[in-house]
Amino acid sequence: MTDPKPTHDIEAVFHQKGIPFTRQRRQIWEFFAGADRAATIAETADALRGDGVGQATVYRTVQLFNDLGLLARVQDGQGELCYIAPPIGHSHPLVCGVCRRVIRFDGDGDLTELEALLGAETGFSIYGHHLEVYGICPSCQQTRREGDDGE
Amino acid sequence: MTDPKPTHDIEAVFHQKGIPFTRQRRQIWEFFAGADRAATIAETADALRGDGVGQATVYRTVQLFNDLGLLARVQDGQGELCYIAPPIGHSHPLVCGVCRRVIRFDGDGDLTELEALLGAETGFSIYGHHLEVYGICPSCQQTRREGDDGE
DNA sequence: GGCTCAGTTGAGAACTCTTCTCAACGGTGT
DNA sequence: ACACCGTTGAGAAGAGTTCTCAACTGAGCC
Ligand SMILES: [Mn+2]
Ligand SMILES: [Mn+2]
Ligand SMILES: [Zn+2]
Ligand SMILES: [Zn+2]
Repeated sequence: MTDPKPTHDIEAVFHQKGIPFTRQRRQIWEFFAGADRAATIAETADALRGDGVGQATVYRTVQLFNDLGLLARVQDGQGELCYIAPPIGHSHPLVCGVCRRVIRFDGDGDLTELEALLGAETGFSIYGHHLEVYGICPSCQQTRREGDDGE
Repeated sequence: MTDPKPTHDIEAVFHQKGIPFTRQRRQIWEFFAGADRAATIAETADALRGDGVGQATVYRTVQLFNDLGLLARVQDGQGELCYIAPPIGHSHPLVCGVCRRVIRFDGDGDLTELEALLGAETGFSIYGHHLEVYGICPSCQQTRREGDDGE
């Protein structure tokens, strides 16, 4: 049930929309696709600074990807806004509150039913939801335990 | 099921923790408690500027309230970070994507079960979740329909 | 009430984050 | 290869957020 395959054929998406797929866009995409944890825009810009990707481009591109539905926003344990790669299909993130490692899962506790109920009770026309689950990943639990020398 | 009573006795909370409850803190609290929609920090600062509340204080206080669990963060339709008053007990927000009106509800599709499953599958130690449901409120649906003169 | 003191406040400066500008550049289709 | 048009990046500009520190104020106690 966890980690639905995260492989968008991004190049095809761009081509199909007639948007140029540049070297910078590829590099930014690879940064996210190759990461197993959420990153802020600033972190992304830092990581790619040496590789000939300007920060204005990183800001523009992350927003573009997000608008195209190729990236998803999540909040980390400190409320910082981060992005993660391909939430292909319907999925939600399980985020490590310490290191931001993300595991995607599909399936939620049948929110469709809840949404129908809410819509009926409130008159709102429901169009979506946002679910994030927070936890501490195994390796951060480990680290935490080791640091626990009677503190 | 919707709108669990939102009345924290905030003064008691402060007193009990030995933190001074100032005029400014009261005003900021009343701003949120009296609102039926989410507000950004900047909006809050603007609203209270005339009433002798400095913006530094608004930033500090919203963060303080949030840390004390007296306010909850939500994202609006544009991804802007907003805050809403007393999510007393366990509840989640239904947010209007247009005007940010918020209705709180308790009950989620039994995420406890989902969390147990996720914890078992991934080894994460789950400590919480964040659920927001998005919709268009009745009055914004109305407005939208009126503006729909063949556009 | 009045006293004391630690915690709070606010104007403005400083700092950080994000967007803009515009000339050079580089995908894309032919 | 060529031309076209969207993209890029350095630096500046603009927002948004935090900091500084002297003046102030809530809270506990006579
Ligand atoms: Mn879902
Ligand atoms: Mn819940
Ligand atoms: Zn971790
Ligand atoms: Zn609305």
